[in-house]
Amino acid sequence: MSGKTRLRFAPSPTGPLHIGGLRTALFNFLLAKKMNGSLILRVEDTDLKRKVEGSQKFIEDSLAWAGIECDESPNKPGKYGPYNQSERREIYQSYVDILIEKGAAYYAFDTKEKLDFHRKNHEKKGKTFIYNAHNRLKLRNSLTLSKEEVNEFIKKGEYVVRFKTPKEEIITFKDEIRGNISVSTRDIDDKILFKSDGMPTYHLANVVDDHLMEISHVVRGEEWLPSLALHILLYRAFEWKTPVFAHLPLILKPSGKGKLSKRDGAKFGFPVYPLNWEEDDVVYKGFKEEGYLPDGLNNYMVFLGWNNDEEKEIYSANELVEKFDLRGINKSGSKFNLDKLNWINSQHIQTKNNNELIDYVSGDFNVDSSLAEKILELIKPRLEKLSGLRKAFLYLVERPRVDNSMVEKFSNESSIELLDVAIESIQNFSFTSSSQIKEFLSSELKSRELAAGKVLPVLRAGLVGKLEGPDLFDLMIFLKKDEVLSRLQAFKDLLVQS
RNA sequence: GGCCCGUUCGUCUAUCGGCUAGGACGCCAGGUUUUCAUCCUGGUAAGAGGGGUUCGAUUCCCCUACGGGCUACCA
Repeated sequence: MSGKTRLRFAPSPTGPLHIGGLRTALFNFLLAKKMNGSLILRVEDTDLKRKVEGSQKFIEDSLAWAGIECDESPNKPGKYGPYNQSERREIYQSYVDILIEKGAAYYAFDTKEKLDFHRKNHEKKGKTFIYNAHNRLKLRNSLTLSKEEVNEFIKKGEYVVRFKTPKEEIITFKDEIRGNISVSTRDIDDKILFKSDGMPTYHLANVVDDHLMEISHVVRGEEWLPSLALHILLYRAFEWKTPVFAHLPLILKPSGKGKLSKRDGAKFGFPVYPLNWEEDDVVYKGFKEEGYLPDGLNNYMVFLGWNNDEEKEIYSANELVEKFDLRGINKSGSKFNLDKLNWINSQHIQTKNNNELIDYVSGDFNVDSSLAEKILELIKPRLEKLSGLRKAFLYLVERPRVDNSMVEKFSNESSIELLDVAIESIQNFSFTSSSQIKEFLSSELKSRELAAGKVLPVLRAGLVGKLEGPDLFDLMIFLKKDEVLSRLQAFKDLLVQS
């Protein structure tokens, strides 16, 4: 043991990484950085049947987008590889053998049907079927069958290896977040460690790899807490030192019940994946494509289940590393809240320099970068997300379709008169800067004893098509005199007609 | 059903026995900006319930309720 701090993120490539997983990765990353340690990406692909094409790449791309850098991974192997568990088959085999030699594990040959029968049967009686000390001697395994029979099964490869859970013992262990937890071995299954397809299950692979890769801190989702007792028992059987454990609370649905899942994105109108994911001709939206900044998303997710005592809530990536610690992690699950994410994202957008945002704008509007920069100047303070920009601010590049409500509101004599005055004034003025227009129009209106508060909304309606948008004078400079006049004229015609 | 974990405003959370329970998002109301957004100020709103322990419980213990997770030759 080098004694170095080493953390790992160990996803399973059974589909796209979702934000719960991304947050787990983030916590590991932050902790690794904070403690000057390493982050290892280990891909837990021991279930060949559930492997989904492209999901490993999706995981890697997602981490890269989020700025979560791994020091060792399948693509960047260190000396602890391979980093795909499917390539470590022989390693697990040898460790299973050790366990069997020690008498800490045994071969089992029960059929799936038989086990299912027992489970159902117990359930009917209101009991739970647990394969362990109280009944393992009544089942088909190397503890009950003759040596010949056992060898026969093994030769045919029709066997699994089960862990021999100690009888009647209270296992006490520590979770950094929750403190001491005790579980009776009476409630622990003789879990399968090695499957008949020659691959290990999670429990074995995980413990072996964490040990071999010298992982010092295991930080993972709360769904693993019930298995921790088994894992502790495994470490004990191997006579290995246990790492520090921390089980993260889960991210829950915004409403209703349960943890956040794949379909919730469509249901609640926000992404659940970092990046777009296509499956069966359906594209599940990603946070990236929906216009969230990695810094914004990370900032939000860190505070979903973690808190320092400070009132400040907006942190840069570097500040997060500096501030993060295990102690501030909460115990209970938290509901995903889009409003808060949007707010945090908007705060991050404001802190970015234009050149960091310009690509989003030019891409969305499909305009060159100099025009994009002007547009950005105009809309930046009101941005929550960096997507759907063209749609939301179409009037910047195209003549707006004026809302009927605007026509109704302003189709009266006084509004038309005001519009007339404005058009006439603007015609006689050369556009230079927004402050000059402001000054000019203001004195113009004053001399005619007209209230600016009355005039400006009419102009806005004419230029934007509705009563929202950027500062009116900035907008005029952006649109330029000819366009301003023609929009106002068109609006006036519309009002006169109706 | 069994086992494990949890429970403070609608949501995310602060409080390590002394609380007029603080902050943020959202919402509402005012203000600044002669327009919009930003921004500023204020308001709204919480300790699941019942027992203990204690001079004193949101904080510690127990029970109940509720929520979450696990209960596969899935991770």
